[in-house]
Amino acid sequence: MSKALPKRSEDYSGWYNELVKKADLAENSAVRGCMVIKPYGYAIWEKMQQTLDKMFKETGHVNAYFPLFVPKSLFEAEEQNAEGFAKECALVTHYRLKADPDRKGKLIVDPDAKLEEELVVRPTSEAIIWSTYKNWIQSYRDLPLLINQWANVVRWEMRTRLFLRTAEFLWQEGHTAHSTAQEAIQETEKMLGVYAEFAENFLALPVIKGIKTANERFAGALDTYCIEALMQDGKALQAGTSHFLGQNFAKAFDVKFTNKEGALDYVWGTSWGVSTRLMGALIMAHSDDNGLVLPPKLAPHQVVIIPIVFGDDNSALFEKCDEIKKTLEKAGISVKLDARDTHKPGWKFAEYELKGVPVRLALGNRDLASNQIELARRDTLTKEMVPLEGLAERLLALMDEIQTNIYKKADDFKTKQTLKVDDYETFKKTLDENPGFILAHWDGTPETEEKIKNETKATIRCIPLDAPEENGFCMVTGKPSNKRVVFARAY
RNA sequence: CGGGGUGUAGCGUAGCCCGGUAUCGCGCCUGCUUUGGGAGCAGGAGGUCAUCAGUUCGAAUCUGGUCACCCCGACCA
Repeated sequence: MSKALPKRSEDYSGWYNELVKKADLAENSAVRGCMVIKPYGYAIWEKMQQTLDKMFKETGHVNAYFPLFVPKSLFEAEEQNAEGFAKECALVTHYRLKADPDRKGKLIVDPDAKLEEELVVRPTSEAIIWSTYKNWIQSYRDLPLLINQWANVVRWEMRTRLFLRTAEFLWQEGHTAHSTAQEAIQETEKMLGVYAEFAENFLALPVIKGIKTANERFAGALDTYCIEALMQDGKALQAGTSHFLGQNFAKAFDVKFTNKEGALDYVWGTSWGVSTRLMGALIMAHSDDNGLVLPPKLAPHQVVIIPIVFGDDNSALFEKCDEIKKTLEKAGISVKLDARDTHKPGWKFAEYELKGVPVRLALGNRDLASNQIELARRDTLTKEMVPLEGLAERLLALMDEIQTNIYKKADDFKTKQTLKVDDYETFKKTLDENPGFILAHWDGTPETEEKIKNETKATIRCIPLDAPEENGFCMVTGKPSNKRVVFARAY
């Protein structure tokens, strides 16, 4: 069987596409631009969901669910938001089909079933949610309102790629309402912090926290905060956003409350989200030419046990494998035992490597006698014989070690590929020859940003929150600047 | 939506220029031998050649239309 992937160094996007399919994460569907997320891929997404959901609840949020459809009149209420998404909206215009009188067995849209008002399939839910919040909020006592929803959204993208950009994708969107601007800003920053923590501790992905420039801001927000990650090909990927909406949506949907002083005011809002795009980030950040490399905290199976059968009587071997599985599970490790006799060990080794299982254990009859087992690490591709005794403790420690090692590898790469550049020629050359995050001075104008984007395809990923004050000059216009911003070509 | 390309078995392909009912590999099924890094041998199943029309005794092949997908732009999490 030929399951060899293209090499990252030769064809990065080919490598990515093949990896997603061959590792059984997702595939293209019969619907243009929409993917089928397969069980193994979905299991990883479920781990992400569970972890994030817990973090949201620990920070005081609750889940709810709002409709998939947004009446057009509600959708257009917040002008900037509507305009920003208008070009990529799917619409429901009819509610019935009927038999085609001219072609047997075919259906046509029933022209008599045209909706009075078109329904927009949500590209994001601010409109439907804020129209609902109007009824829920009257007093400062009703605030803050801290709600999250897990949902699918549709954005009719021109060009799509599995996980990175699909016409339909899964995400969570938090929508909160507050009585003061300050509290809403705190919420925005708090959730950005949650995302950064999740990315670093679970995805093993170091990120830069920052604020978007006006050009890159979410349509309808006053400020967009983001976390930006660096992929192995030197391109940036926006891994999460958190928006301070000010009173824009409150005004658009007339959401007012009476404050402690008895005065009527508009409420302050935030929204924040991460999507199945994180799957793309996870894949591109860590995987290698042999396949997926999963951090133990998100791997559906942390350990796979492969019995090496030989001869006729392997009952003792299978029993031992079962026993090991139970012991490890008792210690809180997720284990898959692959005792199928339809595939050879070598096939299984390659298969689980492709699927990124962090640790592989191989046990044969000759190991039974010596009370040892072969342990192979996916992240380092190293093998060693270890005693069966104390295996669970060893593996628990090893899970942490692997998680840390994967993070460190990504962090070292990010550090190495984050370069300070002071002149535009070097900037262009760096983008082509040694891509990564580029820290450069910028005069703060949308015009210069646009010019750079048009000439180099690089955008300002963010103005980092922790950027130190530093006097310099814009690399394009020579105008003064007081901090460096992060440039990169991005997904 | 502009420019380019491709549709042949579950997947990847040859054949097309120069018309005669389709090649090879992987996968799948059966049997035997195998099993510590993607097994070997033997046998087998699987195709309206994207689709519609035209030319022709005869079309995967030539002509025209349609559809889908891919790549490069513009758009975007």
